[in-house]
Amino acid sequence: MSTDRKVYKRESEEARRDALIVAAMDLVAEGGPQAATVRAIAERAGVTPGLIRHYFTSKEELTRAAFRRLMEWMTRDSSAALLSGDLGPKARLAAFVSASLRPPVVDPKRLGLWAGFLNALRTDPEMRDIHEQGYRAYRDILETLIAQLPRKTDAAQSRRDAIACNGVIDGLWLEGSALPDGFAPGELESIGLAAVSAILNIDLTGA
Amino acid sequence: MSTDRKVYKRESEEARRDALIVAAMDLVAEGGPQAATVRAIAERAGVTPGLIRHYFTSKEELTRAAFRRLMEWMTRDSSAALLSGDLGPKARLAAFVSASLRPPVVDPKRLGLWAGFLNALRTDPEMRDIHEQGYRAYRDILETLIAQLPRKTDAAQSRRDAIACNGVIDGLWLEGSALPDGFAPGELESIGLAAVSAILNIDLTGA
DNA sequence: AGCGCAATTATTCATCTGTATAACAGGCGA
DNA sequence: TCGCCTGTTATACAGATGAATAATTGCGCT
Repeated sequence: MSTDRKVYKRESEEARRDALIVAAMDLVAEGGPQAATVRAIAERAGVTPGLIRHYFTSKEELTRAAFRRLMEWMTRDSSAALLSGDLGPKARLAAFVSASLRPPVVDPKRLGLWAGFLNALRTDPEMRDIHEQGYRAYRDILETLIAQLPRKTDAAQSRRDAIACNGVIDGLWLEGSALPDGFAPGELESIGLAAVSAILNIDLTGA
Repeated sequence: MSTDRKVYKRESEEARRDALIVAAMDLVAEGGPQAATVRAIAERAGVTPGLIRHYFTSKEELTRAAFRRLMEWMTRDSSAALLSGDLGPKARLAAFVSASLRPPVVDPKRLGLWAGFLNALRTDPEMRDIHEQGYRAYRDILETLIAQLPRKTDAAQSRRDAIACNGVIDGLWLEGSALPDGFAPGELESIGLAAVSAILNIDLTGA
């Protein structure tokens, strides 16, 4: 009996790249970078290992693509609510904070994914660029939302406020993702809104 | 010419375990878990790979020892100032917050180290125990410090306050460690104290 | 229907990883 | 000074890993 080859279906380049990226993200999220081997990625994507190098010049490049997508997801999911309605400044900031503190942003797998990529930032300059860009985008949105609030402050205080608010949001995201069963549904959002309100000295809880 | 063996010196068990643990921590911090191979660890510790299995039954156990030490460091460094003097409640909390937001707690290598271990928490139950224990210790200290403040609140609000303060601290720690050049010296501490003050509605900046 | 190209698979390779076992030698006790 | 215990090194091994190359086959085209 001849060892029969795997039957396969030709897919579009986009579909294949996507499947490989998603597979890599899942594996990093679940088991760290060490779990995302070319063979494991290929198996999860339903292809054979060689195909990875057909779409990405190296595994490193696939890793970068996966990290790029994570960064896109983070800002997209946090700012999704902003685009839809024409909310007031307070409601806009409240929506942003709230979205940042509930699934799918708050999610153990996202935290694991983010952590899995973190160490690579020190090594790979291109990864650092991707991170820098994503981080700036997020923080710029937050600073803009804060600046649009009806209250008087100077530029220096504005910067400090943005850093502090960014801090609470990041920290609560961290805790909520690390201890998914440690908080009641909606508790993180509620605490986050209260904290941001206190820091900015403006009531967001009613928005 | 006979290939000459490495000349070596016998060391105490404690010294050797220590050197191996430190070497493992450094490598994880610098290059992630993947960089902490038995050979790399041994080389950095100045010994040969086989010695690792003489002091640890497996590499996994060395990893656990390293993580345990990281957790010890985190709480120790944050709460060091508490033991020394007999400060008032406000000054104690301020010292704790401040210590959590400056080196050596805020440090890119510590963040990388922490991130490098994070994914293992999902896989290894023993690692999860170590983490749970360390996290509880930290948060208990914070809750106690907050509870001792001269102000009136109920238990439910106290919990929310502790979570929020823990959030700011963690978040600012994260940002300061991820972008070591993004903040002026003392800026994080100052912002953290102001934010915690706002959240708890009590002035800590003068303490 | 069938040609031809590129998408996909199969195989191979050099290297690295954790572990196991054997050989050696540093230094303490007599 | 000299055994001898055990800390330490050296060697070996099976499996995994990323990459490279060769072999096939799906399928759009005419």
